[in-house]
Amino acid sequence: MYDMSDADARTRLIDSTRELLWERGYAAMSPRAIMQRAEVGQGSMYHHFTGKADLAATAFADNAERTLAAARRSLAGAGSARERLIGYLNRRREVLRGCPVGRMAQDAEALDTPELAAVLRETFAELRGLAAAAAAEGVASGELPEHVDPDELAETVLAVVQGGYVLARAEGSPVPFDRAVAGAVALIKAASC
Amino acid sequence: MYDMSDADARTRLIDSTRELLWERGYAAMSPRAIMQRAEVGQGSMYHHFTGKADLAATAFADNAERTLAAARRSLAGAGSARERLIGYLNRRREVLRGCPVGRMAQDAEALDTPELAAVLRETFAELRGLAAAAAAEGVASGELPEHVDPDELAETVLAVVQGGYVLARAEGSPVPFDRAVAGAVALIKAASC
DNA sequence: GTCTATATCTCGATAGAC
DNA sequence: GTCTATCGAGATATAGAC
Repeated sequence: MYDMSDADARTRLIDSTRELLWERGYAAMSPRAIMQRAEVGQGSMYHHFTGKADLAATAFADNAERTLAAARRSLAGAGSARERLIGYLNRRREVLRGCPVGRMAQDAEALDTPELAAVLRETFAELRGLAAAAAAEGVASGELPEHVDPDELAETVLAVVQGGYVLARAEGSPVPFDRAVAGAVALIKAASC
Repeated sequence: MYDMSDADARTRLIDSTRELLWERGYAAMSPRAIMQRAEVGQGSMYHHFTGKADLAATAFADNAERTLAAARRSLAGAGSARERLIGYLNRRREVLRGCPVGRMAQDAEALDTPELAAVLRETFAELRGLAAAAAAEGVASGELPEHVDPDELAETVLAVVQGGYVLARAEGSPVPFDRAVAGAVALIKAASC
């Protein structure tokens, strides 16, 4: 867990909210739990933020930006386009924690909170764009077969990752995630024959 | 929505809990909401069930069995093995409602409730078995390439579906689901060249 | 089987002192 | 900036009458 001992109250509040949003989601995260984890009193919390929704929006944007940064390193980094897509699939992940972004899509209260829903939509839109650009580049360069639709392949890659998280958490083991990714990589390689 | 008007109290309680588990998950579902939707009083509810966990376990097992029944129709129904896998991917779904089974994997409180976690694990185990059997049959018959690992392909297919739900809900549109599935079907067909 | 009353917590926030 | 007190509402039951 992130060490908050040296940070100021506002930073500790954001960090503990980031963790709780990831672990429990928005609806199941209480201000009380945030304050306890941040070791911050109630007065302090309502001084820095107007309430739970405000704090969650700030923390979720932070989580989303970190997720995007990691994805950019894979999908817009070095290597051929096909290698980057496969690298994104194979990237090391804390599988059993799930995806801090995708998690919110399962939280009805989060989807009903406009600021959270907006961040969710925009984050996946950028992710989709990164993957689609790599796929399009792969088709253009001949690494991927001509008849592949880049947008479809990109969405499939994102879905395998998001679904892998779900299957792994259901099982209590990272094995389903790894198996799903291995299957997707095998299909991509076989399709390029 | 399911019409409960003619059912007895116990049935109405189970049906409204099934819906609420699907819509809101376990942690965010209150006994109060269950009773209101079922049009049943508190005394009745605590007469038929020991509490929220008991009722949720019954209702979730019901949801899981319905999901499995639908999957069996695709994966263990008529047609060639490859057609059945593609048929499972293409099956009509209420995409924006999400998967009533996969939903629970994102709910920390549900995972911490042994009876719910057990149903979740067992349901995906059976789904995995159905998909893997179809994949193995496809490889044996030559419909799918020899080098395909049936367990990996099966897991990828499940992940595309589960991830498709996540992406669709994040976007508020079924389009990402359909695109992810289309990409997966295209890959399976291309790999069989 | 179902009803109403009651109990104890927690939620999410506001108020005002320091 | 942070503290403590307080609030009305809802969560999750239990008790006992009918």
